[in-house]
Amino acid sequence: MAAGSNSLELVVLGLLKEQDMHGYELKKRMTESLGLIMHVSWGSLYPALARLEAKGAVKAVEARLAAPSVPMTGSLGGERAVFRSSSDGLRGSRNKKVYGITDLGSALFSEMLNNDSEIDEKGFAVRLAFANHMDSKMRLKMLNERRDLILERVKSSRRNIEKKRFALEPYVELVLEHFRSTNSSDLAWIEELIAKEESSIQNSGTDLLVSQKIKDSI
Amino acid sequence: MAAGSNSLELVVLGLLKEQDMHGYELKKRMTESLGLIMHVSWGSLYPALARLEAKGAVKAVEARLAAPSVPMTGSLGGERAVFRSSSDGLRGSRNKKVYGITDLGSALFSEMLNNDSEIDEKGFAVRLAFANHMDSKMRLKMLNERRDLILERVKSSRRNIEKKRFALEPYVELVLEHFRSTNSSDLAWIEELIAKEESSIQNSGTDLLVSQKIKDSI
DNA sequence: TGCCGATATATCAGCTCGATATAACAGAAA
DNA sequence: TTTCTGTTATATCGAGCTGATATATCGGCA
Repeated sequence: MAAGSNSLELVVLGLLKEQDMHGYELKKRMTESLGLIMHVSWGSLYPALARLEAKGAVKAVEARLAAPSVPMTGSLGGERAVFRSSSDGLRGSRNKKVYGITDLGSALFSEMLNNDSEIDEKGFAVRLAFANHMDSKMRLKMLNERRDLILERVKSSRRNIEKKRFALEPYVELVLEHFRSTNSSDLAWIEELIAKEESSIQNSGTDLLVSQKIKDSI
Repeated sequence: MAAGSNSLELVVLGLLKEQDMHGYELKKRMTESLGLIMHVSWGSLYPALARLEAKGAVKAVEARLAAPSVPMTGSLGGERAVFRSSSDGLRGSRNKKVYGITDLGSALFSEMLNNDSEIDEKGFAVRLAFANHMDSKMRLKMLNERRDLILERVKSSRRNIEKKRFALEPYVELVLEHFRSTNSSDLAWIEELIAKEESSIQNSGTDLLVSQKIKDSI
């Protein structure tokens, strides 16, 4: 019922905030620009869109007529085909269904972005990727929560290992050591971000990374 | 039907190879020693055990009578209670069901460990954690596959970003940069492991990390 | 004695993955 | 022209995972 920490819906809304898109385009965009961060399958993308549509967060809109997908040749047949077999009047050529974000969807996006916590690795990365839609205070809060979580995780692991009621197999120790090292550099990175964020708050309220144009839509 | 890359079953079998355990104990052990690497919930652990039991890879055994869970006080009531309400004769005190690995389970473990590929981050870490049950050649193969996969992923991301048919939001670039850096250190780590493995193969067939005792059970 | 926290198993709805099916269309080849 | 192949596009399925919750049992303690 509650939003939960659904990073997929967050990403979909975040991308639709930039531009109307259909499912295939969304997935392409995700794997192209966020491919290192997350991965999405058809089996979760289309149900997610259906969910968001049912909630009223997105709605089908008329297909954009501008440059469908690198047409190369200028045959204008596409434009005519857009309004072909439209049972609902909104299916474009190739049966495309283009989605746009609604005001409710925008509100939901902000809510998920700002109010979700207890998020995992992927959820954090996704939230941070859209952090230009937060204000400085919120970014700082998120970064601090993440720092504490990693810190606690590493400490807990160290505590458990040092109890050593069992013999660790040699490769387990190898892997753990690497994970600890990864966590350390994650930690250093986050603390760097926190420092930047704090200094940018002190130097008047101007954000370093957020342009004024985007800021007003927070 | 085929094994697929089920890292949970692999871990369960790997841990049961060391010692008979019941579900609760398995989870505790996992979060304590492998907590940084993976996480398991009740909703997946018990069904996994049931699956493995159905396959004949594990089977319920008599509860071990030695030190149930740090008893502290030497009240010997526990031992008597072990054979209490046994509808199947194998339920210990507190309704415990202790599992042991079968020969078939051992074979399945080796099969999953050696034949799975196309595995994700977590799957790789888990496999590596049990790499002392592989031979040098297999370890090398796994490490090489992983290196190629990461390499390809990073290159693919770079290719897609450089096409830049869309403007990346500032924080997305920030996150991507960090992920690339993480991938780089993962890569360096893996190449280090490969180098070690190769040199250990050259220096006669002796493995550096695998003790002779474990080796014979490969 | 009653209460609390740890032990122990189990189940549920909702979500995700990987695979697969289906179809429209574009461009090249035949 | 027709056929063939690859890309675009949506949809669905089984099976597995997660977080939450339910239900007991037992040890220690006041």
